Amino acid sequence: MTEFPEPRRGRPPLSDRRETRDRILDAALEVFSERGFDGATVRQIAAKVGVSDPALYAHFKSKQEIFETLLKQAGPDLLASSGVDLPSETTPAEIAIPKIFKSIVATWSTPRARAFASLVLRMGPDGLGDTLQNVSQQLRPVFSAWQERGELRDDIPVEVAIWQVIGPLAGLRIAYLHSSASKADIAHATMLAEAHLELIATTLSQSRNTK
Amino acid sequence: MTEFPEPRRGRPPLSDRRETRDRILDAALEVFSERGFDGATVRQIAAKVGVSDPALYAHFKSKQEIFETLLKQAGPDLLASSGVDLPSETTPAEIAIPKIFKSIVATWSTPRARAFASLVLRMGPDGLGDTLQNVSQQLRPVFSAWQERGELRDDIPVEVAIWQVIGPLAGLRIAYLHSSASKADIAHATMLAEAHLELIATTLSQSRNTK
Amino acid sequence: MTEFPEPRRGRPPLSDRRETRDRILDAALEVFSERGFDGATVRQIAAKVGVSDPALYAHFKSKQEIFETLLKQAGPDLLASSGVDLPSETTPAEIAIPKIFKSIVATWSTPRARAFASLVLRMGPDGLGDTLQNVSQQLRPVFSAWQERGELRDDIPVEVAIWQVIGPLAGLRIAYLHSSASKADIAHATMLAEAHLELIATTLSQSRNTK
Amino acid sequence: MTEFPEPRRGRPPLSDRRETRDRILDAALEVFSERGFDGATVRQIAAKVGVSDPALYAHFKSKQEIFETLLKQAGPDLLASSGVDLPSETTPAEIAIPKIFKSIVATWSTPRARAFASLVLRMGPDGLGDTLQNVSQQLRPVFSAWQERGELRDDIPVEVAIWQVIGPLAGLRIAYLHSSASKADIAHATMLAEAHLELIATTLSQSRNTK
DNA sequence: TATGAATGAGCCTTCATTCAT
DNA sequence: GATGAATGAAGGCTCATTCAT
Repeated sequence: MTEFPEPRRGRPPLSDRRETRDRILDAALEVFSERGFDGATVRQIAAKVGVSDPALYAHFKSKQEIFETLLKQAGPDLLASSGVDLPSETTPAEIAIPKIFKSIVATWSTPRARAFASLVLRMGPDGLGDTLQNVSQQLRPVFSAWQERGELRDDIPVEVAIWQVIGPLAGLRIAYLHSSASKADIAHATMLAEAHLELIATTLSQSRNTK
Repeated sequence: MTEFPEPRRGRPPLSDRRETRDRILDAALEVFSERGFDGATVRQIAAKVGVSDPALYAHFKSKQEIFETLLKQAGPDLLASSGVDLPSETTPAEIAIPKIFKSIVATWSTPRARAFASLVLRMGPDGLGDTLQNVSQQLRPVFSAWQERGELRDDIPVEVAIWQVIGPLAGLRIAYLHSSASKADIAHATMLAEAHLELIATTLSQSRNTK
Repeated sequence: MTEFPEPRRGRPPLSDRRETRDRILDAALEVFSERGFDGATVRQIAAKVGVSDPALYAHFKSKQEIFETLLKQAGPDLLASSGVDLPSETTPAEIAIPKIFKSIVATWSTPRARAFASLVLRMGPDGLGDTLQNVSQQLRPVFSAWQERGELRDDIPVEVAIWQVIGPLAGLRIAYLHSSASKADIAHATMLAEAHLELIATTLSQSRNTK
Repeated sequence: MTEFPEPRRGRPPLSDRRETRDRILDAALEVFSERGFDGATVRQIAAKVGVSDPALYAHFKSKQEIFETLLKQAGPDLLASSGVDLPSETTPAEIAIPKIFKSIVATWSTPRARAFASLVLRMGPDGLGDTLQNVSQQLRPVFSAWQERGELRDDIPVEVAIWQVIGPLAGLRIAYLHSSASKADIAHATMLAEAHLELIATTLSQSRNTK
């Protein structure tokens, strides 16, 4: 009967600990995005997980910590974490712009991404400004490359060009792609986004000729 | 031995005029926009007004009612109440668009408007969607008139055209023109807005020639 | 134009002061009897009078004082103040008992008396005990006289005899003759009272023969 | 340098057993019966239990619920719950009446029963009327049986007979057997009750002969 | 005398968190 | 790791009362 508890090898089984922790985060994301930090209560989160509220404290130090963990998941770079690949700088702008941003919009449409949007929104305006600034920063090298290669009007500052593309999408995200968006909202937003992207792609690149 | 003037009971002398009710609303706007409805406390509002908290209840039935009164002030038509006149439908689009929207942006830059922006933001996403929808509705007749007169590309649906103009502004408002925006933020936003408007005005109207 | 404000002579006109004061007491009686002292609010009383609440303080020093004034009206001798004449000691018991006590019950049935009953009731048990004790005290000489004249069984202590008569009436008053009693309640109570009085009158006096 | 044992947070050790819930109810009974529902404060109850006031809310949803739980304990059938057995219908009236009702009075004299009496009293008159009506209802079959067996005067309606017995006891209970009754009060009440019962038992049954 | 506006005290309740189990 | 019971802090609101008018 000498069965040694063989030392675990390879991937450990999804321990309950890990599982519960994640379920807490999921529940918290839902609740926080629906009610904001102050409006949410620890009880609501615990209830959604199906445990009593002190249970949360075995996994997180405080409500605050749960919230911050969530934020860390969402950003700092909201783009990357959303699974969107930045375009390689060699793709031509006119093609890349609609393609990439369509993928962004698609990503933003997922329930989880919408929940995060609401979450950040609720935090007040600073979070949003930062997020946009950050995205803008990430896109800058790509747009610069395009401009240098003459695929982008050079009578417009890069920053403006980026905002031209990103601004309406941000508006869309905030207005339509949030946690409580209906299917119709999402469809509407997608439509607007696609129309916008086509138009803006032409506008930004076509002008080369014009000039 | 400074003597603190211990707060008097009864009715205050007629000095502090500037109807307390209004002072409460102002204070509430500040506090709500900074902390959101749940994060704000009646005590904070009262303190900012310089009265004790039960005093608020002589003017409003509840915290909720203060909040709703504020919202009623902000909307339903956020445009009109912000002191922006809709363009007469006879002004040519290419001129009207930058002009009017610049005035909108100017209005949005005022502290009060920025506070309202934060307020609505904090309310969660539904409020925002509604607001935008509403603005869009108000602009529709104007844009339609332009299109009929051939001053606006007719290969774009009105709705998309409106979003083209409004979308980035909305994004701007939310990202930069909020209650805690710095002067730099505001300047930045103004710059982006102006660049955007010029570009978009050209884009939307130039097509007349193209066609 | 020398019209001296002629010094008032005779009965002063029912000044508003006096009138309001009484209306306050009436309103207070109603409210206190329905909700008890703690449950009643100054606002409710003022509202019933049709004035604002600080107005009450022109007539009474405090809520407490209104209440106490009311109590002073009700008793100490609840019997007398209710307009019931004690029987002259010469009336034969067998006739006097039903007659007098019927008149008591009638008096107790008036709305005002019922309101007072509720009032005292709400005050907690001490008020009641005192009231009963007091009534008992007032009746003692009359009953003693009867007993001395041989119109009342002398095998029963006066006190017991008094309780015999008064006890059920007290119960009746408390259970049925209160401020929110329906007409049916009052009728029922009256019926029980009359049956009781007849029976007890016989019992208390007839025994003379028996003995 | 006495060190006050500052109240510990979390769960208390399993010493203080005697289910807190019950201790709350006991404390509440005391406080409510002394001050009435509106006069009592949650703080007072908690203090009497020896816990902080939020602790109550782990056991009851609200002050109201505590109160109602208490009432449910008291009634609906105040007789039965007081541990008094109704007389079997076969016991002769003349013997049963004093016996049973003496036991009722004894029960009513216990501190707990007296507290309940005060409680119901404080609730306003309706509660009392209902209670009496209820007791009356429970006694009806017994009295009817007696009357049918000729042990009770049949020239009196059952209801009146019952009231004859119960009325003075009710009065006694209310006037003397309440939470703040002194020993003397209780003795006095007991004396009156016994005298009353003897007399009434004779009166009600003696008629058999008369008839 | 009456009132609008305000206040201190305090009430019921909720919340995040802690402790013993 | 989870839970029932408890706690300090604080929150929204009501109340009796007061003061200037």
